[in-house]
Amino acid sequence: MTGADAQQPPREASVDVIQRELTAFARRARAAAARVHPELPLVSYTLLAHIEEQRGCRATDLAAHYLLDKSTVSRQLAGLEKLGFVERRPAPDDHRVQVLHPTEAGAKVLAAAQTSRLAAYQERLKDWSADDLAGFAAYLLRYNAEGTGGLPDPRR
Amino acid sequence: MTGADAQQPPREASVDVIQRELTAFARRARAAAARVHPELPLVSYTLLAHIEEQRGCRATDLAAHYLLDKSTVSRQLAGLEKLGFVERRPAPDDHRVQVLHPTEAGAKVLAAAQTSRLAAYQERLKDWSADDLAGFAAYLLRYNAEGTGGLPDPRR
DNA sequence: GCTTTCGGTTGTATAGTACAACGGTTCTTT
DNA sequence: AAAGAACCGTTGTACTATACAACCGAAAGC
Repeated sequence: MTGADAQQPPREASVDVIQRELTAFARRARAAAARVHPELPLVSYTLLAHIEEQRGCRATDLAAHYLLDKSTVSRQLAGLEKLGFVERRPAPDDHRVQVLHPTEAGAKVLAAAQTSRLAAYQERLKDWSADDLAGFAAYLLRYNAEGTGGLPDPRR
Repeated sequence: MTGADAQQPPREASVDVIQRELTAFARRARAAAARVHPELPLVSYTLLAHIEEQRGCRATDLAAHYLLDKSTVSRQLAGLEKLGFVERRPAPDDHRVQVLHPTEAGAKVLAAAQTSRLAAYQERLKDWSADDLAGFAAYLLRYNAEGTGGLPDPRR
């Protein structure tokens, strides 16, 4: 776009764009997600996905991983449980913690949501080359990893 | 799967990462923004910035640009006005519309917020090369541009 | 003129979130 | 072992952001 020379935008401009575009995305993601799956709101979806991936994780793990308050997680889980998508089993060795598991219904709904959500993204990104997709994904990972402020986040 | 370009993650994996990481970001952005500038919440900030850039824009323009409901914009503007950051002047030629202008105070607060917000991002991205910053910004722009679903969006 | 359309506000509802206070559990320290 | 600290989760409260629908006033079309 700017020719072959290193006529790059200055750092400030790039940073500004990143900030703005990420923010714009944030707004849309939720609305879109809500539209696609009114039954499984965005955050619940995310948590449910995590629960399935990390079998037997605890509420505190979720809070730490997503930088959410434990009360938020608690309520999200309450919602998921009410919908019958997760089970909370007390851990035998430590009576404080609850081990989380997706139920049958939860796994099913999650799979459906993942499929259609992925389809939406695929559609949106269909013109991207595999190279660009990989590059974009790598940037995002790097960004978010650094953003955790040095939290070890052992589960990923 | 395809095996042809073996060392690259398959499209699905990249897309999945993008979806997940963008979502993760979305959550954090607001919290971070709220922390940095409790006086000027994220959305208000965004709208105020737009108002300043596009001198004399209308509420409907903002709604269209950010894919927000007009009621949302209306309330945001009410808030900004209450804080003394924007003025709404009735357009002389069309008594339905209000032309929006930042006040002195609004411009000042906006500048301050921009500075510190930018600083936060700069800090976060300080280890990135200018190349990577530009690349990341370009990906985001491309993603969001395609995401508007073909809306012409004449103002950008 | 009457009706439709447009710009904006207000009523109502919901998701998502935080912070603070609390109630049990487990671990540490003396 | 008793006392206290640290930890896990819930609940009360409050606030932002958002949508949808119903509405009002102004402008445009027939």
